[in-house]
Amino acid sequence: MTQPTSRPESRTEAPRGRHLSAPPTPPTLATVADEAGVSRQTVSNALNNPELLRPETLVRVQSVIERLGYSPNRAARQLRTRSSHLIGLRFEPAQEGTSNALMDRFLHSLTEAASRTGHHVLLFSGDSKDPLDGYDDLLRSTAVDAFVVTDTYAGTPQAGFLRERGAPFVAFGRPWDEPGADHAWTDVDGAHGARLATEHLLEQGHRRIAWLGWEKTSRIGEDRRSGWQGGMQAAGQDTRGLGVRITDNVDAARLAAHELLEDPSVTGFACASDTLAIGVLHACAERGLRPGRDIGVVGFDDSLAAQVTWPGLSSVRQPLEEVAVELVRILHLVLAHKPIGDKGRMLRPSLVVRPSSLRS
Amino acid sequence: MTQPTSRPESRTEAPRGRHLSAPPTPPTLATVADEAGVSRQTVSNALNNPELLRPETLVRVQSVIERLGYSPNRAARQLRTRSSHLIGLRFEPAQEGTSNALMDRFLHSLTEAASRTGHHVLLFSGDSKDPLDGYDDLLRSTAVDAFVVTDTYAGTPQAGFLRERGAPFVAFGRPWDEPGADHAWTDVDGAHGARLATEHLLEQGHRRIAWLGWEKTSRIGEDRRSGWQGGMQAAGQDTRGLGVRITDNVDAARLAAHELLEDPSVTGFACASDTLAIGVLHACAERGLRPGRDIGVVGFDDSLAAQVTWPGLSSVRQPLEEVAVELVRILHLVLAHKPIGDKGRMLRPSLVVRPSSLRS
DNA sequence: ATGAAAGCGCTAACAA
DNA sequence: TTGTTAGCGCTTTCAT
Repeated sequence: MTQPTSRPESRTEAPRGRHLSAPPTPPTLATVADEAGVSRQTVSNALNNPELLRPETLVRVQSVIERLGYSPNRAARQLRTRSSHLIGLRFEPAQEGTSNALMDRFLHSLTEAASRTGHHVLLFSGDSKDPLDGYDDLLRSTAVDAFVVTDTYAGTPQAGFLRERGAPFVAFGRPWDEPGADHAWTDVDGAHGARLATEHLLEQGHRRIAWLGWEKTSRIGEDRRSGWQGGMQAAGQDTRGLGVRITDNVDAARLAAHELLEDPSVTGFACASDTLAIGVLHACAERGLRPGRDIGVVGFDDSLAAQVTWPGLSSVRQPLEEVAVELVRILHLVLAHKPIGDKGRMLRPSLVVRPSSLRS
Repeated sequence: MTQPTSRPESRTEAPRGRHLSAPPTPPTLATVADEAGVSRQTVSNALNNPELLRPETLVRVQSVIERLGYSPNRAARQLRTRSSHLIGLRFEPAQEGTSNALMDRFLHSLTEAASRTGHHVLLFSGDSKDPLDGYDDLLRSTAVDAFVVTDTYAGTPQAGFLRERGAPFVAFGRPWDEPGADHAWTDVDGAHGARLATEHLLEQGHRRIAWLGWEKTSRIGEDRRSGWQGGMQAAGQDTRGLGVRITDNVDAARLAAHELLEDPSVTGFACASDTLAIGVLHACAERGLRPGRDIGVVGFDDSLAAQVTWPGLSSVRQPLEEVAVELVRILHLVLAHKPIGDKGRMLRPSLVVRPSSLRS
C-alpha cells in the first residue's frame, strides 16, 4: 500500500476481460499517459485546456490519442463534472388519425442541433396520465443536464414542476397563461402563420374566407384563429359566421365545410391543421368543386399528408430546424447560468404554396 | 489522513452548492446510509440485492430512500458497473415527400419497451454521407450499452462494423445478403404483407391485380413484390405485365397506374408504399374511377397519409410495437452474453382495410 | 508547463 | 447479515 492512488503498471498490457467475446476495454487516460510518457493530468489538459501545454507536448499527446482511438469515458467525466451532456425529452406518440407528424422532423432537428455542441438527446416515456412521470427519476439520478419540454399549452404542469425543482429546461411552446413563468422558451407564431394563409387567399382573389379551427379550449388553436381574424379585418372583410370550431379530424372538417359551402360566396378555407384542410378537400370533391380553381384551401404544419394529397395542399410550415437550434442555444445559456436576453423568442412560420390554393 | 476513503462527517449537513440558484445536490448513498444508520454498502444492497438484507433493515433503509427521494447517481453506477442502460439509435430524418412516417411510431414503441427494463434511448445523428459516423464515438466513450440499427438493407455496413468492434447490437431489418452475418435481428415479413393485400383484393373479386413497387435494387421492395407474385400464382393468376417498378413518389405511381388502367381488366393495385397507392388514387380520380367500387387499392405502412386520404386507403400495417418489444428482448440476451435461440425473428404485418379496397 | 493527490458516487470482493 | 476496502476514469486543486 505504498501508492494508494497510482495505477498498477500492468494496466496497459493486461486486458481484464472475462468473456473472450466481450468487446475490448477501450483505452483510458492512463493508457494514453503511459504511452505518451506524461502524467494523466497532462492528457486531460490536452483535451480540455490544450493552451496549457507546450505545443510539442500537445502534439505528442494528441498523436497518441489519435493512434489509440482514445475517447474519454463519459461516465467518469460525468461523475466528475456533474454534467452528462444529455438532454432529456419526453416522447409522446403522435396521435393516430391526425396528420401531426411534426415530432419526427423536430426530433431530428434537435438531435442535430444538440450534437453540434456535443450533446445527445435522451428519450424517455412516461405514464400518459401523469404529465410529470419520468422527469423526476432522471433528475434525481442526475442522468440529464436539462430537459426540452414540448407541450407547454395551458394547463401542463411540467414547467412549474421543473422550475420548482431547480431543473434546467427550455420549452418549445410559450407559457400560455402561467403568471409566474420566467423560463426560457421558443415558439412558433401561429397567428402569423394563419395570417400568411389568409393573406395569400385574399391575394388569390378570395374574399369570404372561412376558418376551420379547434375547440376554444385550445390556446394554440385560438392563437392561430386570431391570425385569420386579423388578416380578414385588415382587408375589411367581415368574419361573422365564417369561423368554425371543431375537433381535429377529417370527417368533422368535411361536414363543417359542406355547411359553409352552402353559401356560394365562401370560396376560401384557412385551417388550423392539415387534417382539417384535407376534410375540406373531401367536401370539395363531393360537391364537384375543384380546389385551387373554385376553392382555395390552406392547411397547417406541412405534414407528409399535405405533400401527397391531391392536388397538393398548401400549408403553413413551422421552422422546426430553427426552433431546435434556438432551443439548444438558450439551453447553453441556462446551463451556464448566464442571463438570457429575452426569456422567449417567437419564430415565424412560412407558407408552402401548392395547387390547392392557386387559382391559375 | 487517517481514514483515506471514509466520507467526511459533514457530508450530510453541508450542501456545497456555489450557485444559490443551482439545483440542490441530490442525496447520495452516503446520505441514506447515515440517515438509516447503516453502511453505504447495505444501502447499495437494499437497492440491488434486497434479499441479502434482514427484512427489518430493508424496510428501514427503504423508508429513508423514500423519504429522501434518493435515486442512485447514474454516472457513478455506470462507471462502476460499466453499463449505462442507454441504447443508442442513429436517427435519420424521414424523407420529405414520401409518406414514410414510421420512425415516429417505432421510436415511441422502442422508448416504451426500453423503459420497461430500465433503459433509455439515446438519439444521435451522423453525417448522412457516412453511415458509420457517430457509432464509434459512443462506443469508445462507453456511452451506450448497445445499439439498435434500423437500416440494414443490402449494402449498409453498420452491422459488419459493429460486429467487428465487438459492440452489442440488434437490428431492425434482416441481413439481406451478408454472408457472415450472425447478429440478432427482427424484421417484418414484407412478402407476407403484400400477400395479405393481394389475397384481400382477390377476395374482393379482383383478378388482374397490378403491383406497384420500387426499383429492383431495393431488397425490401423485391421481397414485398414476391408476396404479391406468390398470392397471384396461388390463385392461378398470371402476373405478366402487371408488375411495375418505379421510384417512390406519387407522380410516378399516378403515371404508371394510368398506363395499367388502359387495360380495363386491371382492377386491383397492391403497392409497396402508401405513397405509391396514393398515386393510384389520383389516377383513379382523373379517370373518374371510384376506388373501392371500381378499383381496389392497397398501400403499405399504414401511414398517417393513408388514414386521412379519401376514401380511406387500405394498407399493410407493420407491427412496430412488437418489433420494439422483441428488439429489447433480444438486446437483453445479447448484453447478458446469453445464447439467442434464433438469430432472427420475422414478425407478421396485418392488413388495415378501408374503403379503397372494399367493393360494398 | 507538468505532476501528485484527492475524490466525484457507486458496487465488487472480501472480511467480520 | 453487515461493514470495510479498493477502485471504476476522470477533473479539480494545489504543488513544483
